Amino acid sequence: MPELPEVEVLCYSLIPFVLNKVITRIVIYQYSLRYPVPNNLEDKLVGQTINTICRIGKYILFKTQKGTIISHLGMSGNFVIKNKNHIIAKNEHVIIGFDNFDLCYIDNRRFGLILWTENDPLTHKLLKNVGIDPFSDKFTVHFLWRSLLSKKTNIKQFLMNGKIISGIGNIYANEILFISKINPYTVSRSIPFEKCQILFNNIRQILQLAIQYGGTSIRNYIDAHGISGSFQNKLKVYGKAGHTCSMCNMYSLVIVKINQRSTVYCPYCQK
DNA sequence: ATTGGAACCTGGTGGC
DNA sequence: TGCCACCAGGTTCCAA
Repeated sequence: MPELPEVEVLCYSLIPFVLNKVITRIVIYQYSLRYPVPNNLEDKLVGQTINTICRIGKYILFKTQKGTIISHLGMSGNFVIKNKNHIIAKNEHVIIGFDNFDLCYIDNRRFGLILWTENDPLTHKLLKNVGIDPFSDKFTVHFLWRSLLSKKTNIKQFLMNGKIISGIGNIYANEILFISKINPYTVSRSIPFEKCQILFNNIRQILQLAIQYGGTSIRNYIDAHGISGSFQNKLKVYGKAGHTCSMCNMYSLVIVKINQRSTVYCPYCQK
């Protein structure tokens, strides 16, 4: 479910529920996520107030006075607000309980994680290598240009490399390359500066638009209010292999695997 | 130092 | 209906 736009929308939708609220209970049904859920979470969190909620790359951080919950949704994770005494869903692994509601972490594939740190979260092993956020002031055309020159991999993998730019996953990498008219196999360092400028603008544009539409909801993604995003209706290539390209109205969109991820593109438009 | 591939999981879908 | 292969919004780890 989660690339930058989905995580951003979820994060934002959680704020009115959990910000400045006191955690009253912790229930862990499944410790085995990408990393084990800390078994002292209850001791650490009950009585604590959530002071800040923020997104770093695809991570969501919940800060309290004593420390920070570091979470990541993996491929299928989600946080959902439920009534107290709700029926426990399958794959509901962790409940962070508040006075009047429960914040539930649900994740069928268990590639996500919930961890706790009492140090500066930015120094945490998982966060210290998170790349530049596309909406940060530090993300500039020149940063992108220098990064492109430093890599010999294909541009698709470059965009999905969260250690360079954080937040772009498979869906948006496909969409960004399509509107930028860049072939996904193109070697990063061979991209000319003019294309780099186009790419730069499109990265922000696509992600911004996806956020405005509430993210992309295929399969099961919903925000904390239970609302689905609608950017799936705006997708031009992802999930559209075999359809006629919307740019040239001539060639069929082709699907290939690049670094084990489905990649859809127009061989005519994306040279 | 880089990079491609396997691994971690569950659940849904389509073909036979 | 059942079984099986394959697919899925991500990331880390290991071997070449």
